[in-house]
Amino acid sequence: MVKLLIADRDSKEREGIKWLVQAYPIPFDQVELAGDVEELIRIMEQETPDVLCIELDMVPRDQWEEVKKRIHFYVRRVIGLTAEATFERATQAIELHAVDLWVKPISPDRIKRMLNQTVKQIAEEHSRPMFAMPATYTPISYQTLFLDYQSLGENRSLILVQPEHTERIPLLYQFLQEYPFHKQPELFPLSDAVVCIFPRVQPDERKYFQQEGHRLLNEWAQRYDDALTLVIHLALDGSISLHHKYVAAKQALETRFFIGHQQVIFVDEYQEWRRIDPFLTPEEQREWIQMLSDFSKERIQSWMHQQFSYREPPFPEPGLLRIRLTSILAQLRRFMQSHRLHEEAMYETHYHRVFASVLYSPVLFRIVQDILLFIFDLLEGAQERSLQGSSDVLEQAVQYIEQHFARSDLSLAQVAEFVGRNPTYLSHLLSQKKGTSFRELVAQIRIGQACRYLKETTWTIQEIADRIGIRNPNYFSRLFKEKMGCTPRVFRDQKNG
DNA sequence: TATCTCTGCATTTACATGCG
DNA sequence: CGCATGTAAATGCAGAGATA
Repeated sequence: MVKLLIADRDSKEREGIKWLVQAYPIPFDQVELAGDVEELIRIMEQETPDVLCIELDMVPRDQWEEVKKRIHFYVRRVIGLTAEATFERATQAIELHAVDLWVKPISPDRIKRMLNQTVKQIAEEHSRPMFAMPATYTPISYQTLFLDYQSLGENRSLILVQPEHTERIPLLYQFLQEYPFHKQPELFPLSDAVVCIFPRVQPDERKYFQQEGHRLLNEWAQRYDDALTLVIHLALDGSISLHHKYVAAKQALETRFFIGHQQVIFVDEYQEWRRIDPFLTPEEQREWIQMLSDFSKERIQSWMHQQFSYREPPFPEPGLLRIRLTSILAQLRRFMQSHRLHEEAMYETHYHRVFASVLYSPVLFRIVQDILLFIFDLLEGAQERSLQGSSDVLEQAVQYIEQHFARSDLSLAQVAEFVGRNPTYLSHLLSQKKGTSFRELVAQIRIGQACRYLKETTWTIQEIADRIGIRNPNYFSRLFKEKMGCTPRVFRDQKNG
């Protein structure tokens, strides 16, 4: 199936060549005609003609680059046509890699000869195996990709191409099959990516793939309005097996978590992950409680951006980072509960959506964005609720206590004032609804925090007493023993011993 | 020996509770 | 929701034991 497209503004000229092709035995299976640039582009995209005869004068200067790019992409052979035998036209023909330039009026003989020759060449290309490899290469297959066969991947570069949406793999595969690489790769479609294996390029391999990679990204983005990520493993060291290249590429692909889609990643520039402590420290937890109860969008936003913008490798391990993000979600969950937002389906669904994003989204800044939007949503919802006066007094009180337990002068009166109730009434509520008195509650929270300090710090018992809001260290010891069954010292020794 | 930790006891004060 | 009142918590001081 060989297709010809004739693009000429003059309809007589178009019809004339078409007639010639059909009247003489020039073996085109299909002949299309285009009268202007729009039509030319549309037919190229739909039909991907093998041969294009194009009147160079029809393309306006400002569209030339655009048209040229598409011709390179869709068409295998170009023949230029022009009424004016100028230097500019000749240059254009060269830019298109035209096999011939016809100056009007054109002799039918030349047309026949040139078209015949071109069709013959194309037929030969077709009859050869699609990706003919030099005989020196050992045939490669899925086995060499997935199993560690020695010496099979030598001299080959590997590109792992992953689209943003995996359902586009078949489309991507087809795209890559038709894509005009300078050197044709062998293609291995996988469930979430396509692996391209290239013969070795010399001398400047990195630069070559850099250019080829960006060209590929742009073409795909332009055609399908979608982003790809490319991971390139250069041939470089001939001792690395194809399998290892593939595994390394998969690992380097994770870098996308930090730098986003539409990127070309070189495996040899990839660095090991940095280990981080994924959990929020008690101070950070308190900071979150504070920011949320202050409804401070600005502080939350800058906290998130400061915490989660990584520009330079080494990047922290994505898995640990996800855990850290879920710790933040836990704070949000509490906030939802204390403002009764979890009772509303809307917030509940949103919460689960964000949770899924934290677990599975391939790009960090999207997760951060999702979380921030969710927080803003929650803050607005909570504000609305508190205006309606429906937020839970008790939860508010508990939160207030959790934030201020470190102050030794924390009193029932302060908390009552904060939630806008009479101290006596609040005391009532606490013992009725929570089954515990104000003093008891504060003590629980303080001792809980003390346990953490005893385990995690080397602070003296006096200092800890002070930090949890108990001025008298003697009393702290006694209280601790009463609640925990042993004195603070013994507790610390047991945990650290 | 100085410092830290824990216990006992007296005193003050903040809280829990019953009732209007 | 708030007042009055008995009660329990918190404090301060003294001193003993543990630890470096």
